[in-house]
Amino acid sequence: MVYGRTMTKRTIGNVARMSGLTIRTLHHYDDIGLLVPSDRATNGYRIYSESDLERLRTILVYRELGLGLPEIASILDEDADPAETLLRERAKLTDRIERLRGITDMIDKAIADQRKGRKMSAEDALSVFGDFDPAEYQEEAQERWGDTDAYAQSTLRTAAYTKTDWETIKADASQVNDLFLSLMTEGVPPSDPRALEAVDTHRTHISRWFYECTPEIHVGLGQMYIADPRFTANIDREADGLAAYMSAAIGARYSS
Amino acid sequence: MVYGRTMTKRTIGNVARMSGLTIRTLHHYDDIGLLVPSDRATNGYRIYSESDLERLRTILVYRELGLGLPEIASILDEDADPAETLLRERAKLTDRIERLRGITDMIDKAIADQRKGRKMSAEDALSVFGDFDPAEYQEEAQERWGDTDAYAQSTLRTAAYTKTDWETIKADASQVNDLFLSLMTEGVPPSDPRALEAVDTHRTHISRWFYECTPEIHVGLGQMYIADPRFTANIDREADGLAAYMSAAIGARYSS
DNA sequence: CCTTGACCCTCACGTAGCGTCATGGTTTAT
DNA sequence: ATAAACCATGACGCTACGTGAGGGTCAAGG
Repeated sequence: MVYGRTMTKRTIGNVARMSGLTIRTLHHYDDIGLLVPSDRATNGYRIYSESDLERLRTILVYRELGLGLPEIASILDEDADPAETLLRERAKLTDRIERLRGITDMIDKAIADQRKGRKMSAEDALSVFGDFDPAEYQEEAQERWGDTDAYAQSTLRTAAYTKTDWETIKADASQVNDLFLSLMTEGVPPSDPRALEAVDTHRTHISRWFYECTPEIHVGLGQMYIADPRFTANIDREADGLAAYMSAAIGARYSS
Repeated sequence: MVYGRTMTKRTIGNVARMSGLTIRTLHHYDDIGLLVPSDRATNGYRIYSESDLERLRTILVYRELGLGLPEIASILDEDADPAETLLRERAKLTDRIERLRGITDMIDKAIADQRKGRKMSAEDALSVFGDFDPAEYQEEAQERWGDTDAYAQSTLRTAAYTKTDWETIKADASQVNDLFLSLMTEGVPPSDPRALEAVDTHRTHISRWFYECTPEIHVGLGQMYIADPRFTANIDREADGLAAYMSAAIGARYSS
């Protein structure tokens, strides 16, 4: 067998070894039509030409970038714009990174909780929240929501929060509140896009720290902001009418 | 049907709604034995007790943390240590985050290449450094700095860097360079506080990726930027005179 | 009594990207 | 001639369910 520079026909095992893939992978690419060898020997063996290899190299690059095989196929067949596809993929990846980061944070907390067995005491929480006691709020919450998933999540998560966590949460929360506050003082109506965006920020905040706040739950929360004097008072401490404003914005956000 | 506080038996739809899951999911958990309802009605309906719900809540928390169902099962059946499992999971996640970060960088580069009209080739993907070969650079570095502490650190660290690491480093480096570049093109003098701040960023970058860059070393490096044509050429590839500008800024930063 | 609608059940196929046999033909070296 | 490589085509397995198909159960209404 001549192994010279003119050798342009390679068998599948040959290709597999030089590309670091397995034969099964090449079989698969053949099956789905992503890389169909341009020739077959009389005995049925797959024969890969030089241009097949080029195509394979391109496939590998895009695969490395995280694209799915169908997407790669549509790029190679020029049915799709590479840049656009890559941009979409990039967006998905950054989302995943964010989510994973959040998850690792939660795992850190869960581990710390597990190890130390130390739970956030009501005292610690109080020192951060001032006169608004989240523990007390939780009792009420349990009555209202019973043993819903949201409540369970909230309990489990908040149990793992340390004092500094609460400080972070509080800072985070007041940022969200300030967002609403500035909008309100500017006279922006609650139905304004900016206010609706703030609603989303608010929901994200809750989901991040307490429980997965679904739109339904969020609506209920918004109603409670004006129905429950404890909530109203706590929010209006920052500015009169803020609770009503937030509630209105939340209502507007989800009114189809 | 009484919907009071004593209701301890729930049907599958009931459970599904309050947990935000689908019925199929609960069927699945039953199938794989992760959550087998403790009772069945005479008609075959699944009956979930209160303790079933507790188990479900725990499942959901661990699922939220990214664990697989088999792992969750082994934790719940106390065949595995939760903390250990979580730690392993966390390690996997950080790995994935690192890889994803590298991939997004590659995508950025691929998109940039695409925009410039260049085609994605395997070569491009593999050699992010273009014609500046860090290995070659290191040989020279050893001659110059011999066995200094800085050089040892650099070797040790860079030896451990993966391809994606280098990509991150390059992206990071070009950010720093762009900082200097924009200042230079704006006509900001090297002695301007903004330029001095950029010098600190630069030093941090080096300390972060290569070795602890003391002010002394930094000064030496700055001098080399104009003394060594290889450095000069590599930097000035971005813009003519950038090496000189950076060198001047570094000099200004440490002139007491 | 029959229908309607809201529940519930059990299969069982489909997903992405191959890994991993199972079973068998072809070629080359000994 | 036989073993060692190499090739082929199925076909099932893996996650965590989604999505029907096809069919019981149960209460309310006509």
